[in-house]
Amino acid sequence: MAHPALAKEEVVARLMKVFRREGYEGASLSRLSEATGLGRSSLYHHFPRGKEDMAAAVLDLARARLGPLVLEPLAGPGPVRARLEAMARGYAEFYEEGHASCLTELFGIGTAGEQFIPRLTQSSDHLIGAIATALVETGMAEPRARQRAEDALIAIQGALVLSRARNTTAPFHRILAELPDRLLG
Amino acid sequence: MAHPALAKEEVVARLMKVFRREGYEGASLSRLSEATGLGRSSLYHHFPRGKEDMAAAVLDLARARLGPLVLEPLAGPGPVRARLEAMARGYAEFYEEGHASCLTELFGIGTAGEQFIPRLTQSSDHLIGAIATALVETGMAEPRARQRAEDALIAIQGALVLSRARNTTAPFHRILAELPDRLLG
DNA sequence: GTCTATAGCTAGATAGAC
DNA sequence: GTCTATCTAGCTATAGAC
Repeated sequence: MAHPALAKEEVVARLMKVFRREGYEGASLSRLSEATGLGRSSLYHHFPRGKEDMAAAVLDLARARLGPLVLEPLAGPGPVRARLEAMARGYAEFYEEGHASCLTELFGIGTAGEQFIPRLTQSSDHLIGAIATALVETGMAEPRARQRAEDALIAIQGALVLSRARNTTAPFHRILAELPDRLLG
Repeated sequence: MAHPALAKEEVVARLMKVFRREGYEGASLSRLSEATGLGRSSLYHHFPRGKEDMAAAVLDLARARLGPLVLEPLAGPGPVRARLEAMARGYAEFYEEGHASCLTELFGIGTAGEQFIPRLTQSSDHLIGAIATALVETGMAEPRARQRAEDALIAIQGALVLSRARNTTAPFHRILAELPDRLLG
């Protein structure tokens, strides 16, 4: 049959799982093939430049997921504090309650990861912009809002790192719980 | 000649450079051999279990460097604020002014990195303990001191991550500059 | 669009001479 | 302690049938 075994989005979701578990360098075509149920050649049919293209698709999917989980709650109606709390819940879900690594760790490490830096920059731009916009709504001055937004990303990513180093998700959950207060000052 | 071409510490320092540039998975024996000037077999003579042992030696060297750069300034005499400033300078040097990745990113990613988690846990334990001890000296309650110390590590590691994602060391330097004030409240 | 088969290479690791 | 030479396994990637 010439029919797709899986919807492309489902394929990419399965690739994401492998990259999250193994990192970009550690994810081998064998594992990626096994996880998707697609043979090597089928993977190359969908992703002509191989692992590179698969990683790019995974980063695109990550960005797509951050929309409903983080960006939309931030932009949506309601009081700013409630929106920041919704954002924190979105982050918790996106990072699998603190068990996942942040994307920069997975894709931005080493010379092989340099090609993905522009995508990571773009994602952090969007997130910082969205948080800052919400803070400005409360009357906060733009520069301070942007700095606090940057601090939020720093705290989230740092908490993920420490959570892995210490084998507990406690730092991640603590930081998320504190996030609205930290942002609103 | 049966003489060492390089002192072992110099060999490990060169290995560290490669691991910092490529990450654990990305660092190949070819690169490690090239960087040290030692053939594959010589590397296996010094590190019988190969890359695994090299990484362990690099993590030991990192810990040794954190002593004089971070732990000793924290413990040493003088007012606590001055010691925290010295610690921040030590961190800046250790992380090459923000151009290096944090060790958890380099060695803690993926299934291959799991074996190094205990070492990373131990390092973070020491650092949190040392910072908290300094804060307690100022009269701060122990639990708050430990939490602030944890926040400091989170901020430093998060800033390193964001600095790489955004291709600028500005977040890293900003966080270090703010560190004493954040810790002392 | 998927498969089997395999090319071609580089990885990590070892043997044994000096 | 270092070297040259080499092994095996795994890797990414491709060819071509269905």
